[in-house]
Amino acid sequence: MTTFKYMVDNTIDYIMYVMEMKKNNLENNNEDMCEVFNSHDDVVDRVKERIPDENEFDELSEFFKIFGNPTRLKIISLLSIEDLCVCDICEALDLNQTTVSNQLRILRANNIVKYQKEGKMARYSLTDLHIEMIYKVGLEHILE
Amino acid sequence: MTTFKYMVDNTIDYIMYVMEMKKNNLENNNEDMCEVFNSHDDVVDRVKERIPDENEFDELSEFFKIFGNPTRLKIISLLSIEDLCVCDICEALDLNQTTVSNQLRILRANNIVKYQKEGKMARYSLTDLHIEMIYKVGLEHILE
DNA sequence: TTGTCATATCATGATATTGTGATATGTTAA
DNA sequence: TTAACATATCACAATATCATGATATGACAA
Repeated sequence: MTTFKYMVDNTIDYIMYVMEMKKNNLENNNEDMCEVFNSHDDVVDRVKERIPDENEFDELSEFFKIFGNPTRLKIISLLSIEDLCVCDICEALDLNQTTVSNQLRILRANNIVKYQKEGKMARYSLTDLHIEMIYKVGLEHILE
Repeated sequence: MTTFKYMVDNTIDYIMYVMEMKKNNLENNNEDMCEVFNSHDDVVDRVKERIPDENEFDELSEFFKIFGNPTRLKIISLLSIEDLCVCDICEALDLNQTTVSNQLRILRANNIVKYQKEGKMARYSLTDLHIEMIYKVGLEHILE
């Protein structure tokens, strides 16, 4: 539950922060506009300071790459409803076992799902709520 | 501002819903467990009903694929700080113009950035807050 | 006009990712 | 043991994606 609590707090904090930022932006939009947009060097320097470094972009893109495949998304979608074993995933999605197993390996390697052995079965679940959030916000975006 | 308001309401609603769900799950975990996990056909049927259909997974995976490239993520990261023209993006990221322009085309085609012509310049910005949210939650996940 | 600057498009070789058949591992039951 | 089942790994042909050089477009200034 700690991960979940942490996640919620952070997300709400973030939303609040963005709301604040956007509001300020709307208020003093007009006078800032010209000054800011004319000196490109300033803009570039200012913005460069605030972005993460190279490695983090590489890591993050590897992470998002995982969401860029329909089979993996289907698995994520299923696991966001309920924890499932491999054979149930195969059946629910009508996919062959090799395909599912392969994609689960990729999902595991990228810390998106975890699993628990129960006899000869393996029960898979999502690692944490970030995954569910990202999936859900993405879905919200394309349905808009 | 309507998009933003809509987004925030939805996200918070979703977080509340998940909190509720998880809590209920914890409460009657033990008696449900066996019943649910033994009849796999039930599980499969139940879960199949609740997932989106084929096309939506394809569309969603195309959308997420865009986040799976460090150059595009860098651009998204920049634009989450401030709207920028193409040459500023090139300079801030030390990338050649063709690369940036190509990636902007992909971002545009996938409704992730929008732009506004100002003379011979094009000022780019993120389409909406979903993009910022997904980027931010992803970053939070890998930094955990 | 003509030149220059900001940006966009096209074509392409190098590289990465996909689903799947063949096969291996590991667990339970007979 | 042996067989059956659930899952994992390996290898590979088909396909997709990347960054970039060459080139085009379109706006402004001279």
